[in-house]
Amino acid sequence: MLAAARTAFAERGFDGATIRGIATAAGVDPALVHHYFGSKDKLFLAAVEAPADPDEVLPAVLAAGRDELGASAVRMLLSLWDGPARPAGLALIRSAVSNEWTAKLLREFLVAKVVGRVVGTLGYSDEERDARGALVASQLIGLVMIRYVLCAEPIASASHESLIAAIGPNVQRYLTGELEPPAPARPRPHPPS
Amino acid sequence: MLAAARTAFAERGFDGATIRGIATAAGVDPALVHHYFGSKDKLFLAAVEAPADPDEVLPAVLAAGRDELGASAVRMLLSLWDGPARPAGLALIRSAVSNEWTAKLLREFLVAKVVGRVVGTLGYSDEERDARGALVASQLIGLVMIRYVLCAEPIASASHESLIAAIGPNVQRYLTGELEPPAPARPRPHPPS
DNA sequence: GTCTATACGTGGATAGAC
DNA sequence: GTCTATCCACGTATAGAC
Repeated sequence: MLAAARTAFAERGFDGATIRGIATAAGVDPALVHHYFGSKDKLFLAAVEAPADPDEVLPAVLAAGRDELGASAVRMLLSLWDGPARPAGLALIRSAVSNEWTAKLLREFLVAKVVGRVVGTLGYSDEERDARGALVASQLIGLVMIRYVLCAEPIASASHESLIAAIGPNVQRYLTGELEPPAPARPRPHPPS
Repeated sequence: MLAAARTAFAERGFDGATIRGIATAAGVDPALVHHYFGSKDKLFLAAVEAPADPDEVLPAVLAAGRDELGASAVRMLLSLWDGPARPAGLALIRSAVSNEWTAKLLREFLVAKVVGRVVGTLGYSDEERDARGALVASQLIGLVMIRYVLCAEPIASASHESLIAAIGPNVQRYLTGELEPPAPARPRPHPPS
């Protein structure tokens, strides 16, 4: 049941998936879905929140040394997305793009619970942590978009090792490289005085 | 009319936008839309193909020296997306995520007409050109996702200069840096013989 | 508890009056 | 040419029989 919902949300996004379709895919009656979950929103939350617990995988990422964090993050992302977490991840992304409240869900999950926590171990100021975290997120989401959403070659079929070797160093630069703080706001054109 | 369609597709994606909504936003009758464009598909094509001519902007990107190509690409992307091309871009992305034929549209437009042509000037083999192009695309799409779709701070409000400084070098590495060719296929586990 | 029937809204698309 | 009226399919959600 939840598996069918996850699959449907992953393939068509929140707005595109239908309760009727999910119910028939699961071999049950559409009315049962409402009986169990109450609404489409709650069904989505139940389908997506189950397999997305960062506490289970973050320690493995952080176990890498400071200079291997980038490669470690890419490796974890690939092993999750090429494992059982892909439907939930696709459901989140496909839904977030056209639906405001799922976008908020993804944004907060991603920034606060995942990337922020990884960058948070590096001892930066809050501003720099958020800036570096957003840069890391941009590369990782881009990888997900190309490999799993748009399915553009050769990245869609590339091996984990080759992607880690190609992308890991770039993520590493965002994490620990020297870079001017990506100004949170416009570099004030003319200071107050 | 086309502007209203672009805006609607940009905000809600292909599936989410409605002909009725576009028509009322444009102050015309819904039936007129069908009369002029024939179908929703053709309306979408007309709305996004207009302002998406790569031939107009690519020369400016390529005018940069080989070592400034990364920064130049990021600069052009930002100036397009913070300019009049944003609605068309958002319409393409929002639609491509949940709609197969628009996904194909975006994939081919992006890989063949944009990134591929930039990397194509660098004199790599076809395989390496495609691999580097896909890596570049992953970073650029990720930037678009974070800044314009998810609107995550601080990237959403960051200045062009700071983003070019932060992301340009990473794109540059994908373009001209030393990296093993991201293997187009799985590194053959056991060759034919 | 499970499902049939249905209310109620909203799509895209079309026919035909003016 | 423009728009009213309408067809038909499909969405969420609910009421109520069994």
